[in-house]
Amino acid sequence: MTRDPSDKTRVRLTPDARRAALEEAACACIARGGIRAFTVDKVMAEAGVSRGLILHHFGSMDGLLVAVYTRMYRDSIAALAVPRPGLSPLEALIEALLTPPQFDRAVQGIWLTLWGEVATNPVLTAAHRALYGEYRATVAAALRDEAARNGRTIDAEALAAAFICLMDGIGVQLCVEPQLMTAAMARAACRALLSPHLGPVNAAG
Amino acid sequence: MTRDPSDKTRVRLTPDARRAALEEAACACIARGGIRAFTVDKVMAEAGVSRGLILHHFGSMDGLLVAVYTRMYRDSIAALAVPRPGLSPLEALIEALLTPPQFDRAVQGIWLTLWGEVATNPVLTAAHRALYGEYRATVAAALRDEAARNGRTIDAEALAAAFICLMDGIGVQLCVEPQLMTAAMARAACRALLSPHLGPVNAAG
DNA sequence: CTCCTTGCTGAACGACCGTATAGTAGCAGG
DNA sequence: CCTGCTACTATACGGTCGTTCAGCAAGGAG
Repeated sequence: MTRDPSDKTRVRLTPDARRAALEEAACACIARGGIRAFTVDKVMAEAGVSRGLILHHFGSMDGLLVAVYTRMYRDSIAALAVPRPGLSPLEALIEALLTPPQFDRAVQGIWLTLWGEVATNPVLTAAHRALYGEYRATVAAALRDEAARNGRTIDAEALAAAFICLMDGIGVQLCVEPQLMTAAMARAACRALLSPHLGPVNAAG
Repeated sequence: MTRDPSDKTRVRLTPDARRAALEEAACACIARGGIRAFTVDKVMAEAGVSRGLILHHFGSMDGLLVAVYTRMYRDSIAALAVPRPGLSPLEALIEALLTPPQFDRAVQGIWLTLWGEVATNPVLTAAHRALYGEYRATVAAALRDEAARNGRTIDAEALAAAFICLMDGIGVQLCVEPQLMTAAMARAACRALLSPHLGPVNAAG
């Protein structure tokens, strides 16, 4: 991932490829040291490029941060919608959330950092507004589908909100108490929240 | 809170009073701009003191951050244990979590920032280790008490972990989607998680 | 081959970062 | 009054921050 700093040969990539590489390098920096490690110097060293390149492609560090946030959301929502054999859409969604790469301390640490920025950085707040509804809709749709399968009637929006809270909290715990928050404990918590509304949910894999 | 910068008269406080004032100023800065606003210049301006004073009392910025984290934990745990007339200890704990000053976007934003630092800053990780067990124990004790009142048998430690996850996630949501996360929605989520294990829990105030 | 677009470099800028330190002033004990 | 202690101020330091910009080089078009 990181190039030898003494290697002066230039590698010319397409804008999309270079942007992706810089976003990945930024994620690595954020995972390692939080938002205070999201600096021009550190990202450039991680990606093995020169100072100027970051702002050439993203205009500013805020621009790169928005790109990182968008990338995380896009990857995450796509992973949640992948069908799994033998599992309902909701079960597949839960399974995706509770196994790698989603259920991973580094990835959840990036989310934790980004949420903190969403709360205080207006540029990221604006980006969040545009992305968040899609995530809620994906979860709510899976819950509605599961309720229909089980012949139940639910307030899918409200349950989706509660479920998202629980998953966010599990992510926080995975960051601050990694040895306590096991996947098994997370599954049990999901079951405790959803079963009363949906009937027994197979969240055991 | 902030003194007039042109006021050159010195105000001499006891070390405890000055430390408390600096911790409060630091909280205000963190609430406003996250960990990137936790700087010597900003805290000193917020508190209306000179640069040197912060390091005179706390040794370093990490020292002040640990003091802020400790203060937040102490205040929070104390608030959760306050008895309320007509409510069981668990109900009082939930009520404290879902009403101001705990259920407040600024306060939860400080927590969100501190969790991010716990995940990446070794100094804060060490402080967290020493404090977190007490919080878990407080919640578990309230759950055990409620189960005994209702004649139920529960795994209090596991349920406490799930409950703490949910409350943490509610805090995150309050920060990133303040208009969606109402106290009523939070109460409903708590009820959904706890009632299957404890019987009907009065989390409606 | 030449030309031209553009991905990319690296030096430079002022601002701000955390920390160290010499000196000032408030206040208690005599 | 004087003296000692220490809360407190103010300045200075080297390092890092985000951003700007003039120029270099890679690769397709002609």
